[in-house]
Amino acid sequence: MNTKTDKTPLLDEQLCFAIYSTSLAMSKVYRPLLAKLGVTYPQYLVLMALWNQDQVTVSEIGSRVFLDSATLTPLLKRMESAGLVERVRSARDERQVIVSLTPAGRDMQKEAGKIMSSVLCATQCSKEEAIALKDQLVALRNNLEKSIQ
Amino acid sequence: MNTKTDKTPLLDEQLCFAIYSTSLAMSKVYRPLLAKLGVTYPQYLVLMALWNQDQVTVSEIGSRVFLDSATLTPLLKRMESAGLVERVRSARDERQVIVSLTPAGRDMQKEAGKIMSSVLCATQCSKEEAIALKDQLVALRNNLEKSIQ
DNA sequence: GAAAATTAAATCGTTTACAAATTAATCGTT
DNA sequence: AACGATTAATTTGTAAACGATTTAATTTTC
Repeated sequence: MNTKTDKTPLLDEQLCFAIYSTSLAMSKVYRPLLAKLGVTYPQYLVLMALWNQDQVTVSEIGSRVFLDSATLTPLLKRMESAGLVERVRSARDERQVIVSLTPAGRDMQKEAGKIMSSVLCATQCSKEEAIALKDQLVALRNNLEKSIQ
Repeated sequence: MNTKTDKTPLLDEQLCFAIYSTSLAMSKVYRPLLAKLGVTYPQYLVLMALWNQDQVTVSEIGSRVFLDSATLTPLLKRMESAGLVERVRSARDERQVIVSLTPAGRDMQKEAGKIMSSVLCATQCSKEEAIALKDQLVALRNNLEKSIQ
């Protein structure tokens, strides 16, 4: 039995659960939009990272999207099979793999604007509200990253 | 090449990426704390849902944590193997499975308070800031859920 | 009251995440 | 130059997520 005086942590009072469930909801909004392009949300993040600058190592991508090589290696192989990126071992340092966009991967940027506005619409946020919330989350993420070694 | 006049969507400007990466960072903070109890973060969410009220169906848990039976069935089986919950098919309606806490699952609530305060500390947020951010995310999640059918 | 529709879980296949271990290349120190 | 330490990526194993399908039970409709 549960009373108002006990200390049961309520799901709906948890910031962590709000973040977690909102992240899943966001993925569900993106999924059908990205499916038309044949990519998943994490793949789309990698594309965004590469549109900004490509010809970068797996680790460099990892530091941009906060994922490690154990996640990225298979993901990048799938993107390579799909013809979106190229993976070439660096001649200067044979440990590194340099990832670059194919023309198909680069062309997808043209569709990105439409997707972004669809999602902004689904959020029902103004651009200002979205930016303000983003800034708070980035600050929180920075604090959390500090406490992870 | 990237200039200030092009329309490259920048990762660091995206609300969705801020949510996604903060959610992963939050999981990384929780992981070692929950590992001591032998549970994962989604399992911890299910425990929280059940501490509030147990003897509920898989769907009821799903509606509380925003996950479907395809995710929950295997997760609950793992929790059952770990001795945290019991799964019994309902006699009244044989389609349903009623999930309840074992004493071990219920006892874990005692540790939850410590974990919550560790995580709040890692966020570097005051309780008021955490609540305010949570409320904004819940509002966003509600908007996103509306646009998912 | 039998057939059709709906509902609840479970199953299947694919794709993340990530700890831990492995492989291979480079660096640093002597 | 040589060998131990470090680094980059990959591999392995486990656990989510979830669309799509399946199975079985209940409800609705005729």
